[in-house]
Amino acid sequence: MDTIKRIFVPKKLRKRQYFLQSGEVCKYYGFVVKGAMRQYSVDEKGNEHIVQLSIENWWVGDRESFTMLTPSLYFIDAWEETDLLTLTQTDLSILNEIPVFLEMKARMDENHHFALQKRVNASISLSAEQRYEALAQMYPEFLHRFPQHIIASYLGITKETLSRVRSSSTKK
Amino acid sequence: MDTIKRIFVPKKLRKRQYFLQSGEVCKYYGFVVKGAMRQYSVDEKGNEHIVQLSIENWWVGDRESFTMLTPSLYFIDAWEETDLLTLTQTDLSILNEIPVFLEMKARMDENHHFALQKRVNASISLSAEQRYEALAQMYPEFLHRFPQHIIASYLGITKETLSRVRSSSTKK
DNA sequence: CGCGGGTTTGATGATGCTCAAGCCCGGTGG
DNA sequence: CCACCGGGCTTGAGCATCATCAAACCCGCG
Repeated sequence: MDTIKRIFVPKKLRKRQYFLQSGEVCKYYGFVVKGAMRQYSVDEKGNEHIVQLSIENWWVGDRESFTMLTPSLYFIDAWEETDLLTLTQTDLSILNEIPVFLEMKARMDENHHFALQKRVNASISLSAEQRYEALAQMYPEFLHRFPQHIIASYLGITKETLSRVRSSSTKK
Repeated sequence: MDTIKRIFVPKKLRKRQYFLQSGEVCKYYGFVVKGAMRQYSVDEKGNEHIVQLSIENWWVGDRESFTMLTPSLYFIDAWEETDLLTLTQTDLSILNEIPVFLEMKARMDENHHFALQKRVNASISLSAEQRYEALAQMYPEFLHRFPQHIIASYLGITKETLSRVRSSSTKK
């Protein structure tokens, strides 16, 4: 417990402040103590595509860039003012010596894995409306924490389509 | 090495034979020695949606069902005649005692994680044609091992659309 | 009061789906 | 050896879904 406390470095981010920018290597991984963050890619037309939303008790960072030390394809920034606990790759290898931490990490990874799998399945098998319903079911907090244009991007649709989906589904 | 050899149970599947059916708990996880398998969900109209294709040296199984012991949403069957090495959840906990195995597993999980993340990003940010190009780039073997209607389903499009995408992109 | 971010609405158009038909080709049985 | 069959692939016409672009609206805040 002592080692854990010693290793994590607190970090405060203001609204809209970047935690990672595309092209950089992701040197820090963060645990969200308070706040809300988003991870997204930007296409050639400048559109943002949200690949991940993180709120309290979630991890944030580009896992691939972090472990492979490759330049990231993604941007990560704070949507709300956010408190993080951050660590570096070398910090992580220290923590990996602690069995209980390793196990906890494995379980968290597993959960994240399940979530990604479900999202892949949703994206190839469900319509825009069904995907929205599924999100509202699985992560209802998101709908309060993030504006609709972000939710829409997370779902892979435009804000206009989401607006119409919502108005037609409340009618039922 | 001895323990590893003792634990894995070889299994042979014929073409189209099920490894897992929706509603069952996934009791076995498999390593593909030779062959090709697919994992898919089936919607209410009876359409299959491919969430995962596995060939030599890949793992196969529904991770969520396997670890949580919950009924699976997916079917898994052999597309070609396939040789597997299988293990159960209890077998796995034995292997987890072996540090080198644990590390290997962590690395494989990580790679799978990266792949899922990329697929999510592709599904929300790319067109059908771009997704096909990306797949052809990343896993060219798939195009030879699986018929087009399966590739199409993996990409989240219909076989007709894939056919048109291909014919228009070879013209260029 | 006016500004800015977020949301809604409408008209139009592109992308991809559905349904139906025909083709290609390897395999099977007469 | 040929006829037929079935799975996979292609093509076409019409249609549904969703994107785009533009305008207006809403509302909290300086």
